[in-house]
Amino acid sequence: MGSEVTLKQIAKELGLSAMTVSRAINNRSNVDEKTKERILNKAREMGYTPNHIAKSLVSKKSYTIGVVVPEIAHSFFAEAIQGIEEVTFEGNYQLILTHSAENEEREKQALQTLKSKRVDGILISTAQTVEDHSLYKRIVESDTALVFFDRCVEGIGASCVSVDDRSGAYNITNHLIGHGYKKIAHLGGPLNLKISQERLWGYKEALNDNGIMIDDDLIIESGFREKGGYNAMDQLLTAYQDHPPRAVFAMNDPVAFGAMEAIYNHGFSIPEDIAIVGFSDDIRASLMKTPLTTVRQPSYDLGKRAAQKLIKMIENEDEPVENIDLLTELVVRESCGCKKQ
Amino acid sequence: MGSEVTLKQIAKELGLSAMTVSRAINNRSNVDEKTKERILNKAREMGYTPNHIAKSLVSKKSYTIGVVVPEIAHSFFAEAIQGIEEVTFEGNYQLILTHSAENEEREKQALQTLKSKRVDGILISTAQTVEDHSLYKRIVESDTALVFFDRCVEGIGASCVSVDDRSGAYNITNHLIGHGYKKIAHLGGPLNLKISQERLWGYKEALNDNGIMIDDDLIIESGFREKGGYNAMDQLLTAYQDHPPRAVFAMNDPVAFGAMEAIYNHGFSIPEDIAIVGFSDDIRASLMKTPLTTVRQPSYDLGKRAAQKLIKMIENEDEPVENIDLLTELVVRESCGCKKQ
DNA sequence: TTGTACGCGTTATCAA
DNA sequence: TTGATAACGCGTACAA
Repeated sequence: MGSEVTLKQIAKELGLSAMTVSRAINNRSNVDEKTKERILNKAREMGYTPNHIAKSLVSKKSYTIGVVVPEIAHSFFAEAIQGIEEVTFEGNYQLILTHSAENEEREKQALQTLKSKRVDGILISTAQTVEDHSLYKRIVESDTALVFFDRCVEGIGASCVSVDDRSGAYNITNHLIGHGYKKIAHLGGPLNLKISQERLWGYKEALNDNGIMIDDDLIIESGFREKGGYNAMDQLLTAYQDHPPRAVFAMNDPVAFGAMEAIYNHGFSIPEDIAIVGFSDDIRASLMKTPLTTVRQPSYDLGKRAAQKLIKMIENEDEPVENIDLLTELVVRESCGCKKQ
Repeated sequence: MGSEVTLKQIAKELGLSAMTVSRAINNRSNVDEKTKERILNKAREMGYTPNHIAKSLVSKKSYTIGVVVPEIAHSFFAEAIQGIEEVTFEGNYQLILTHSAENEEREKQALQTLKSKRVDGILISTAQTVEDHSLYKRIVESDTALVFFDRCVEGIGASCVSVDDRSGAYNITNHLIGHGYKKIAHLGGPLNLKISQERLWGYKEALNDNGIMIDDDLIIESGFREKGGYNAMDQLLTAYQDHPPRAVFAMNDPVAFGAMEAIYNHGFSIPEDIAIVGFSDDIRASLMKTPLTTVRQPSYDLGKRAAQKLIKMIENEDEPVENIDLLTELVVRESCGCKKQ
């Protein structure tokens, strides 16, 4: 930081009081036009930059919001962050970025630091491992606005902006069924996470609504990554050697990529033998040998919406708590064998 | 921000002075053990969180660093940011993230805001269009540490952490030459940026060292994006209709992607008619119809190194200005037609 | 060991 | 229209 020009210094140079200088610089009405001009010129000449820290101390407002994400470099979060930055920039807020690395302890520390910095509000997508929600509660009860996005914690009175995982899963499963597939497997994530539950639910509902029996043996836990997808699919194809599933709904694109690999290795082709679809519209999805049908999540918009909601909560006392679910979009490519020609 | 507990309030509750409470909380030696314990208990009970804003005002140190990037969601920058966050977290600094959207005016505004927030230092990767370096100079001359990363501005006395663009460009051009190509075009970035200069230099040096004449007509400015790559390549192929270059070195992968499109549109095949290589190892590079030979940049490490350098400059008066170049790695794929079988 | 006075840069308030 | 004073929350320097 070091020694910057202050209002007082400008005042001294001009033989005025700091207060008058302050008024001129903040463009208040009650300053003589000529004095104002003198002040502004001198300020420019001296290279004055207002000190937000001092302002914050007196105004009790930092125009800063804190963001906590599990991973910055995941394209989904990177895009959401860009959306957030877009909105905060518009609203003249700054953004303090922290990342939890999916680690509860680190997340706590980040939140604590954000409180110390007296951020006006916090946007958070929780780490996978977090079990203790008391800190979130304390924040909600304090004066700091809190909005969850993507990975939300329910029942503590905070707003939540996320994608509608269930309807996305429902739609894509339904799409598979609509093209005549009946034996449809699901590669899913760990069930303690809402996101996994919701996608599984959507899958099951679609089967149900179409009168297809749910076969639990066709539901395999794969985690979130390629390797897990490969293993789960490999296991499935080994178990169902002679009568493999006709289609697969993977809980996300990386899992689908891994599963595709396993399908090829078992000598099947996509989509002729086995159709497969994913979720998230990873940047690689369209570039696969057989481009992947998937569900696009509005990551950028999600960030924007979350930031907008947060700023509203900051600036408006009685902005209501609400859950905002953004709709997903089905992206049909070749891997499901149901593309219109 | 709102009304948080203060030292004074704790002091009042306990019948002590604010100063004693301050000492206890900052774990100074000169406090009675018992008093200290009483204070710490009371502080916990009242939910005290130190006010960094007030601390900063008196200490003239914000423990905050500002980051300015052209795009957050570009995987290269997202990874670099993650590296930066890793280091700042370790060093107990927070990170204010801004993005310029490649826009000079917006970058200026971001820098101005960062100054107002009295950040201890700034990490910046400049926007493409920036021509006026006076603001950078003013920052360097002020007390705010400044470190450029990836896209640097030279000659203003700021440190720069980047990949060794020249050797990377040299190596990949050399690789092309080693496979018999002689007529090699270059699609380059704006020459006011070091990154563009260096890659051009590496290209020229490789030609020189192999006794190939440099043909300035084969060097076209393309900018940093797909569209610019498409246009530049299109222009080149139109000009050299009957005798197109045998190979192309694009200054980065997106430019290469655009150029590939143009090559196809002109009816040429890759690499049989025209070989092409890029720079940066974008996540899509390996997934193109013809996978792209490119240069891998250590983005995460680059962020870390830049942040480390910045923190050193902040904490150590006479930390020298230096250029740090990280080595790149050649990634050979099909698009250069020189893959070992 | 504990307390008092003062200052960090700014603004609100009241007085001139 | 302008200025003096106090306050925001904390830490330094000194005194008790």
